[in-house]
Amino acid sequence: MPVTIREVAERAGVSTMTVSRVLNESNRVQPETRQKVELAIAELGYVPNSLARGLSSQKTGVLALIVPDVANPFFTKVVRGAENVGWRNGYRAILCNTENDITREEAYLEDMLAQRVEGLIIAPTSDQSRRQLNLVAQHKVPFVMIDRAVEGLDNDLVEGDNIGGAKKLVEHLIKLGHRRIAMVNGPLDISTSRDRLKGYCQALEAANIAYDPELVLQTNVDQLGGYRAGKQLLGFKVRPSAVFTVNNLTAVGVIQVVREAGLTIPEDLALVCFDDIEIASIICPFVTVMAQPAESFGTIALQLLLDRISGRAVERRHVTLSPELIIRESCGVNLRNIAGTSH
Amino acid sequence: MPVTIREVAERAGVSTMTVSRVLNESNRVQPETRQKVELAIAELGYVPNSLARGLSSQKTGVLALIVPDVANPFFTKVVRGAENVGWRNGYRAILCNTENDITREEAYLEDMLAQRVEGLIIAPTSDQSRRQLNLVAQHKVPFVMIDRAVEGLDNDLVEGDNIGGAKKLVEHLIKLGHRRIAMVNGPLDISTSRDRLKGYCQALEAANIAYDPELVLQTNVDQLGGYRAGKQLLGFKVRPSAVFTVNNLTAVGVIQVVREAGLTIPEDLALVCFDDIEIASIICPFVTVMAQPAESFGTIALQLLLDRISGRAVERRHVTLSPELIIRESCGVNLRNIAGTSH
DNA sequence: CTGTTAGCGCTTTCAA
DNA sequence: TTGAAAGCGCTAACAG
Repeated sequence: MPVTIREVAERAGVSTMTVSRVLNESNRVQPETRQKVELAIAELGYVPNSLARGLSSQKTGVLALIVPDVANPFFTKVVRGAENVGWRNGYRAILCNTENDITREEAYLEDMLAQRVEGLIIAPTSDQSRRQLNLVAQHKVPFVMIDRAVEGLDNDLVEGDNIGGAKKLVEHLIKLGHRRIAMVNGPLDISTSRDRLKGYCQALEAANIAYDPELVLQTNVDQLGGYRAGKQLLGFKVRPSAVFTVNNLTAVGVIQVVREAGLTIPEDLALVCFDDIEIASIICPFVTVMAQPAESFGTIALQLLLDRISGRAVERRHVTLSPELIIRESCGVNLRNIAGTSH
Repeated sequence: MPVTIREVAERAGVSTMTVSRVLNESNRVQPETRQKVELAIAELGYVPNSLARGLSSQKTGVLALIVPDVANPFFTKVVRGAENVGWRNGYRAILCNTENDITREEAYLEDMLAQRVEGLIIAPTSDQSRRQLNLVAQHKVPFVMIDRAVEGLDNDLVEGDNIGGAKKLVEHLIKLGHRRIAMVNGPLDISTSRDRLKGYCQALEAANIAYDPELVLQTNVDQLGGYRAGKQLLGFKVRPSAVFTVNNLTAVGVIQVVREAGLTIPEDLALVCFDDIEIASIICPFVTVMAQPAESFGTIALQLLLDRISGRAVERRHVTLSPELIIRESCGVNLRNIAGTSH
């Protein structure tokens, strides 16, 4: 049994209320009294029970960060940004990794409600998250969505310019001469998949390239998903000359397949993707990407959340962050002959 | 104000205890009664308050995972492994990112005690973690150390074979003809730094190469640390022909410097490091590494922790996991001329 | 199988 | 500036 406030009080010869006041930095305590209490706390190694504290005060000082994949460098940076801002404002953050699994997300969400977190930031797995997020709203727990919007949910949102970013990426490929351009997309119940597909289509249309549904593959937004889509891609009768993947991890999967097939990027297949591939790009600056300011996603979202918690915010806020095109080698920028090739 | 157990009880026409029994899966409830209660719960959207639950039952079902850097792929995988095992056993995990900062670690540790977590897994920032971990032990909260040992602390530990791994890595360089081999090491109050240095020394000694203290640089175990050390390295009058870096992130920093200097790996400087560089190695399998089974670190540590929590374990357990040498290009395996070069 | 009572450790509210 | 009483929402322990 850990030390309780009562034992501290007895040792210091005061009431529990006085100890409580010392703990909560109330200045309505005489310096000498405070000293006695602090001594007792130190001697007993007392650590206040935050369950009791939260139960009694209805405040936990805890926020939740819910992301689909901590292993994705994009989310890792988001988390870092959010956590730092939270920390500076006296909040602790519980990090929940849903692994893109709606069941797990729902369980975490309910868990966080049960833990009485004061607010949460979530990159939802998909539009399916709506139901559980409505429950969160119903419980009056403020939340900010990040990276992915959820259809039918009008809460605070921080996202990237997915349509514009995708469009520029594909335009870049077109400018280099590519015309048969595939897209490895994610499930369409994820807003980023929908929007990046839109950008892809807009770029094609602007260049008068007919949209070919066969060239748009749908898969999971992780490395394995990319790997599988890549297999399909290489199996095409007339192989595309370039591919745009919906994010960094799917790009890695595609690259893996291409390498295993003994083919070369960009000679056999040019490739561009959304989101940077951090560390890899330092070791070999190879993949042309549309990089997003991930850390800002986190810091801004957390700021919005704090505003909500404190009741400062009133209407819904929607922040769109611009991505940046980083041209490297994988798009075949230095190549002459990039016509579609058959095999 | 959220719905409480009392309101559910009233609506269902039973006592709070019956509701509690339904919540806790006790089968000592008649099916019909259970149905009434479940209906009431659903209708009211009731979510039990886990603060109250934890306070009353002295069990929170929460574990803490404390790591120095979630952005490091090694720890990301550790976390994933641990979290999955925890989840399967009905535990939720709070992930704490200390950013290699002892102050932050101490704050988190105290926080976790306050939250009454049932146990924790920690990759300590350094030997300085001892003080606060003693506090944890004093509070009878079981913990398992991971990756890094803390001097003077005899708790459960899951670590890699750092001496052996480092030795093999350096032996490999020696086998390729390198004799002037630098090491970019971390602070010596981190056990992995000490052990990997030992392995480095043993390899040199076995090959009758004199130990040159000037060749061993000390820096932070992140990318920036590697970057700084790399600068120093390139400034040497007689540049080493190869370098062994203490981990993956420092390697990335060194590679960055070398590239910026217009030099080439392994021609101008061969490089090997501890820990794999996951994603990068798929895109371009370049760096020769001593890869560790990161996910197993997490799963095993969590298993040990569960044993402790349930009181199954008695004596201290120390698990050592073997790393695996993955030979790629950065060590200059295919090169002929690798003598030390001056510039 | 169900209910009553007491209390987990703290803070709120009110009083001195 | 300090303290006493009450209660936050739940469950342990007992009783029926």
